[in-house]
Amino acid sequence: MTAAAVRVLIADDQAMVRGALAAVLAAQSDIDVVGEAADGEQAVRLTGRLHPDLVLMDVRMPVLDGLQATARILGDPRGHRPRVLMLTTFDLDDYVYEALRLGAGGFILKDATTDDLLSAVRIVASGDALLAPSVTRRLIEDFARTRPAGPRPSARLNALTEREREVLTLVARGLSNREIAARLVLAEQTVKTHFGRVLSKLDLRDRAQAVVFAYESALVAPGPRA
Amino acid sequence: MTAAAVRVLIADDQAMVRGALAAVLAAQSDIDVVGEAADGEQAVRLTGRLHPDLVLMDVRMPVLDGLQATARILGDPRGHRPRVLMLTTFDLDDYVYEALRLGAGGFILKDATTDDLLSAVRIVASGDALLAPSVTRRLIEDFARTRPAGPRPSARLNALTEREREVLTLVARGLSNREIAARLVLAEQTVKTHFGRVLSKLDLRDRAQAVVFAYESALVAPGPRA
DNA sequence: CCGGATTTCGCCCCGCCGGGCGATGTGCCG
DNA sequence: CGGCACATCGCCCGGCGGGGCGAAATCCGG
Repeated sequence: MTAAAVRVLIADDQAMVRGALAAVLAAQSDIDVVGEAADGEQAVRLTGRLHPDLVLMDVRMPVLDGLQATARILGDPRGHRPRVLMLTTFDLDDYVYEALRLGAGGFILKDATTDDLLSAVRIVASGDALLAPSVTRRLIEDFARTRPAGPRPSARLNALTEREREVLTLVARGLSNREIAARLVLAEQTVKTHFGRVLSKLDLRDRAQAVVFAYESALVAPGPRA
Repeated sequence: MTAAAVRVLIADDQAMVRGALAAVLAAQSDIDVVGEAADGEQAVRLTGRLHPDLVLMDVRMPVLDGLQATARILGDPRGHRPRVLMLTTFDLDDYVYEALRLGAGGFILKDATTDDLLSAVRIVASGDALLAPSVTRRLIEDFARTRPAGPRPSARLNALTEREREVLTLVARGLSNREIAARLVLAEQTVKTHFGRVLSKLDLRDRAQAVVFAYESALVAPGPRA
């Protein structure tokens, strides 16, 4: 499955670094360096023209920094969306989080070895993600902090029958009993019975608390919606 | 900086796998294999006795699986807390998330190369974290989904006055109008007025939908609360 | 100093919600 | 076959929630 070589665009303001990266990458048979940019604006422009598979993007650059450039590139819905591998000297939290929000596929430090860089390029180009270990660590800590327990409220969720969970899920979407009845093809009274049991089993008072419970127990999760 | 060798405990129910891992790790000068466990219970017991620096833990094991064993080991507040590197054949979401919640430092697939394994052991032992690329990818996606924008505050939230936001926040915690009035030292009618405006401004029908909105707009977030 | 925004509160109305009690049918298990 | 859990629906009712209408008091900016 020797596919075509990965087309890479290098964006770094330091010519020496840029040269070194280009040399290392170009030496690989499965990697083609299709262009180099000295600032974020050039990176955006060249991405639009060369449509590389991956942009190796330094965070700190003049004119337009790596984050803004990434935002422009990945934020354009009609354009070509390459993978972006962020490159930085320090692993500052804000940069990491912002880059991840923007959709960057990876984040590696400049003190990484040549082998690390090459494997990072290949991995990110393939659609997977790669972070520097110390970065991953913070991401995990944050993850663990955000989603503390596992079987905490879930345990109580198991006390519900399938139908009851189904009703609760719809309640958690903001539907009224009548709307739920219509959607499930049931009598409104039946929905009330099911939901009444839900409130009783979970020791909740009203639907507002039920919605809270649904979110807290991850039965439903926040996400981009209308 | 040649510190003492990393003391590793191997936990895997398949003797052959266990042997292979032990052989690979023991061949390294900076790694000592101090023990082997064939199931989760043994892993917990041996960890308490040998206090290794790192436990290489298979997810699927008899008696007590890797997740439960990890929970026991890391959940014990008084005991010794080693790093835990999870090992699995498949990268199932549930396993990953649960392991991360429990505090596992890393997660690698059994199809990783020997070099990957060794670097994973060294990285996790040093306190950093490491995940298989495909796992990292999902973690990032989840992260991006949970924390959508940077300057998040839903535009519509800005249409609310300070007091209205305050009331909405309490509604989103499951409080009734009466309870909110008591907490804010107001008449119940006042709370109804404020909340009525909230529903009107945000084009919502009832408090259930308001709770949904609060979570979706990140006015409140899922997490541990009193 | 006047007008708009905000906060506060009262009264009335009625619809939906939540709870209690009962009933029927179905499938499963010992 | 006799329970048991689950799903389905009905009736009744008290209360909280949501909406309309009005009205003070405060603050702030033009």
